[in-house]
Amino acid sequence: MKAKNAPQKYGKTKSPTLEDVAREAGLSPMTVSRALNNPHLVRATTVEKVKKAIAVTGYIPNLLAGGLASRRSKLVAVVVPQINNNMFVDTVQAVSDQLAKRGYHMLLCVGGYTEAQETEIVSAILSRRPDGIVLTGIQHSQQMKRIILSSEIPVVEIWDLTPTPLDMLVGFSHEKIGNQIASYLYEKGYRKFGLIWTEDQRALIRQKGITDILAKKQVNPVAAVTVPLPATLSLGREGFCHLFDAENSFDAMICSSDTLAQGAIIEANSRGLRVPQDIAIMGFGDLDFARHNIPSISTVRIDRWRIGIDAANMLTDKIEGKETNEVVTDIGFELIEREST
Amino acid sequence: MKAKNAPQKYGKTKSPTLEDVAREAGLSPMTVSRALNNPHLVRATTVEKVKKAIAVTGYIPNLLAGGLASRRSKLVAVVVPQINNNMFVDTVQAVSDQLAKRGYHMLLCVGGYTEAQETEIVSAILSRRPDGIVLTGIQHSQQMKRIILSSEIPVVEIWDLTPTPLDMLVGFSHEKIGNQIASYLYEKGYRKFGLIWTEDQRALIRQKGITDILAKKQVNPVAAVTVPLPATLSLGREGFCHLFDAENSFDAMICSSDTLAQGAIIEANSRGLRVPQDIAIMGFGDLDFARHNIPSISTVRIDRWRIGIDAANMLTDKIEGKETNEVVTDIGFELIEREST
DNA sequence: TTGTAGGCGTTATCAG
DNA sequence: CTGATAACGCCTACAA
Repeated sequence: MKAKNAPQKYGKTKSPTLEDVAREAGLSPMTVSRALNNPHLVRATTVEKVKKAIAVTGYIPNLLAGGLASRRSKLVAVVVPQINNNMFVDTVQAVSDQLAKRGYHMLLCVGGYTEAQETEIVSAILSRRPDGIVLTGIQHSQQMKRIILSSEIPVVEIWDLTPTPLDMLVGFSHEKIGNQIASYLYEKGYRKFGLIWTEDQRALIRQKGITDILAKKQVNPVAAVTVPLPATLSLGREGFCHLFDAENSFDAMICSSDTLAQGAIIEANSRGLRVPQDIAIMGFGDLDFARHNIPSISTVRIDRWRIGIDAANMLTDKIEGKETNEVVTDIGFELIEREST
Repeated sequence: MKAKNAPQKYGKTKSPTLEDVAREAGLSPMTVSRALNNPHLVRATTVEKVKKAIAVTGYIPNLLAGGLASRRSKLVAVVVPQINNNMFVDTVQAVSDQLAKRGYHMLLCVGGYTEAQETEIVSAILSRRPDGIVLTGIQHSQQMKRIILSSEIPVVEIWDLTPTPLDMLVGFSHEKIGNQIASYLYEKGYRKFGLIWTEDQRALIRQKGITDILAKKQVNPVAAVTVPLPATLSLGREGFCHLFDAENSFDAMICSSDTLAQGAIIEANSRGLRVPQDIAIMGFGDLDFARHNIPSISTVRIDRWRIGIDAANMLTDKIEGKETNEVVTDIGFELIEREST
């Protein structure tokens, strides 16, 4: 089949286009396009004809073509360091849900924790001409900032706080969280602290928030052990061992996530230590198991879902030209006292 | 600024195009395109010129235009029922990672558990002309099957097994898992079973696998309580209460996920029941905490990561025309005996 | 190895 | 309310 007079030059079976629908409906392609995107500009009976023709032809719009012509892709890119990390998953799902409601799709890019990786990913993303971008964190390379700003695409940074975002932001203060954790535990009478900590940027800021306060109180030096990402229960156990085997005078362990805390508690129990009588253990995130664990885990609650909803809404509002003045949203946090401290 | 003689008719600041790069490099747009996509067809010095011109102009390719012209979007769509469900997250991340390595992006669609929703989502997806699609599960509406097959896009179904997939498949047998769980617990001497179960399709097949075997063994009727999705620790506790308050003669509780099992264990403990001496509890998934929980949780391990890797590879292989004969991959499972049974 | 012509499927614009 | 025309930015096909 050399197909001398085939209608299409390359590609295989062509799927029906607007033109096919138009022919079927006895209208022009432009009218069909309107019936689809701005039905209120088209007579009701015409819209009906179009619907019928679409059913007959099995037409599926081509958003590549549509996006090229209209310069709107109805696509929002989301960059997160990881998703098999209970912290981010809820936010991502919330973004996805909310975007869907607004008629957008989510391009999800899992992007390592390094600036270099992020820059590369953002370039790749921009080649799809998304209408908006959600970035996790506020730490970006200069190059990336330049690229993203010159693209003039709305951006929301999430999960952190700064008075000077790239564009918009919805997050919370890791430093304040650190401060509050330290003050709380100090008030409760704990004096010898160990930290089981992951390495990501934001966790390090919380750590600084803690040590700053404790330094002021002039408590004993704070010992810290670093564990790799993603945080797991096993790493919590290991971290506990590492600290405790070197020095067993701790009266409180602070963990950079509930998962690590749960692991630390298990390890403490298995060593015959009572939590919190012999040693207090604190987490972060208020994941579902924190309140059910025995003992229940003191932690810090973040409204992960709301971050996603707000981010999606801020973005779509801006994309659609609705002027908003709230550029930075601090959703705050809540320290939750439970049995483990 | 009415811009009588503006070069572009609409839109704002235009980002540089292939033509701008070509002008800068003193070449034709086509040569620049080749230098980008098939450098081996272009003289090395020319490629250099192009690179320089790209740096100067700050050019970022437009994949909408490229995809429209070439009929290849370098985009793979993934449909999962939920992601804030520990089961799927690892698989999704694996797909994303592997696709990235192969030069593809992931369009992630979170798609409810119902057939109707899935059909709608798939239509929306197709309008982006993805090069491939990953679908969770094998249960699809007739309409959707028709749409997807006529689109002629490679598809991989995951997390389930059937001899007759839409196209390709990588998963495992939920029925066999059910069978094996039942046989295992029966051999261990348990006779009075309670099920704490979520409602999704695949879990129901596992349930059937269990009850089929137990029916053959003529054990007592199996009581089951249904909990909504997503499974949480709290629901595990509630489920346990529901069953146990109605009837306290159970010697084994089987849960449709480790999370529910963990909740059930907590509730059992809080009622002064010893696990497994007074009651055995079994989970599914082998999530990280299962082996660390006290008591550690007997469960079924699935290689969630591998499902993602394989799915991504099968898809990209087919997209790129590499002939493969493995259309259905059964990655199997492993029943893991721990303290809780 | 490079360039020219034309089309991919849709929408903005403006005229009827 | 509807239609004709010209982009949108890139790539296939073919020619040089």
